[in-house]
Amino acid sequence: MKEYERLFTEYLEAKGQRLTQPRRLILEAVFSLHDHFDVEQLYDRLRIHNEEVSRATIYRTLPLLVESGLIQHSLRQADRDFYEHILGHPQHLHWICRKCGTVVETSLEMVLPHINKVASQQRFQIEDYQLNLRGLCWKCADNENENQ
Amino acid sequence: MKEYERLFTEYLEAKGQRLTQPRRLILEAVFSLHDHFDVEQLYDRLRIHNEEVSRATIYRTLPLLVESGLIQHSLRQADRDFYEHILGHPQHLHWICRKCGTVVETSLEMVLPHINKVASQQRFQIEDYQLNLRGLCWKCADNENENQ
DNA sequence: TCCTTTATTGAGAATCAATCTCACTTTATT
DNA sequence: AATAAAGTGAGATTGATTCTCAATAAAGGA
Repeated sequence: MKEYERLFTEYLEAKGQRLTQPRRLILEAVFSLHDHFDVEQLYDRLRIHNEEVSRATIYRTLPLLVESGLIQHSLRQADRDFYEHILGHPQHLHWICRKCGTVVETSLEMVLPHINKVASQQRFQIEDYQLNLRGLCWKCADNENENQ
Repeated sequence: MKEYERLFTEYLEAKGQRLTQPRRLILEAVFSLHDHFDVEQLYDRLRIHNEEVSRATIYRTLPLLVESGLIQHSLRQADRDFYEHILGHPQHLHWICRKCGTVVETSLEMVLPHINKVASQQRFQIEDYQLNLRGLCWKCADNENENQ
């Protein structure tokens, strides 16, 4: 059994809940996507593989995955919530271009110790890291200057 | 004339736009609030002072203030966008409790040099800093443990 | 001051992601 | 198999945000 399956099962059982077929399909899809995803992308992914699950169930399952620590809600773009799985993935900064929508990730290594220190000072239990810098990537910045 | 008024006027004029009465009222209200605010809070604030401006105008003006660099869209909470004015306010981290909704700010001083270095390396023009840590504050964490 | 042009506003309609409802279906247990 | 509890799907609902469009305000010239 894959680790994320074991962890999710444990999380659910601790709450008296079950790892059902739809939840298993969602879990697998989430870990098959190696990038940020939103509900629509997840829904499409499942449909393509003939594993249709209703949107309602996806919307209900994502918070469970967040609470279990397997994924996090890491950014919001174009009026949608985006998630990513975090099991074994180091935290990172997101650089989001407001024009072309590209999301670049960079390491958080240099910054994490400071954040963790502040967290423990105020006894804050971090669940999601939403460390996003929004602005213009160099390509779009160059284009803006050209068109002036 | 206050500096933010001068800056906003300059920004608007450069785009062939005008500092109208509703925009001036919104600008003043934004700088009278010394905390994060959303559209509803701004709207209420204006009404209380008998300076009613339509929600539509508020929604249209906020992006102008963001683009002019006077405010930033710094967090999203309870399905609402929150802004804060940044003129003269150093950037900071937000610690958001998912349970009680409290938002604590801490200094970014230790982290900003790293972020700026990465930004210049990839020639990314930062417009908004959305550096948010979500989780449980110590009070809510204690409560959760009690109720188990 | 009046006129013309262009930007702006307000009110309400429209949009759309996310949530909720509820009858039906699974799952686990006896 | 029977029962009880958890879970699901379809569609309705919600609510923040955006859009539309007729009416209004601002700026500059005559």
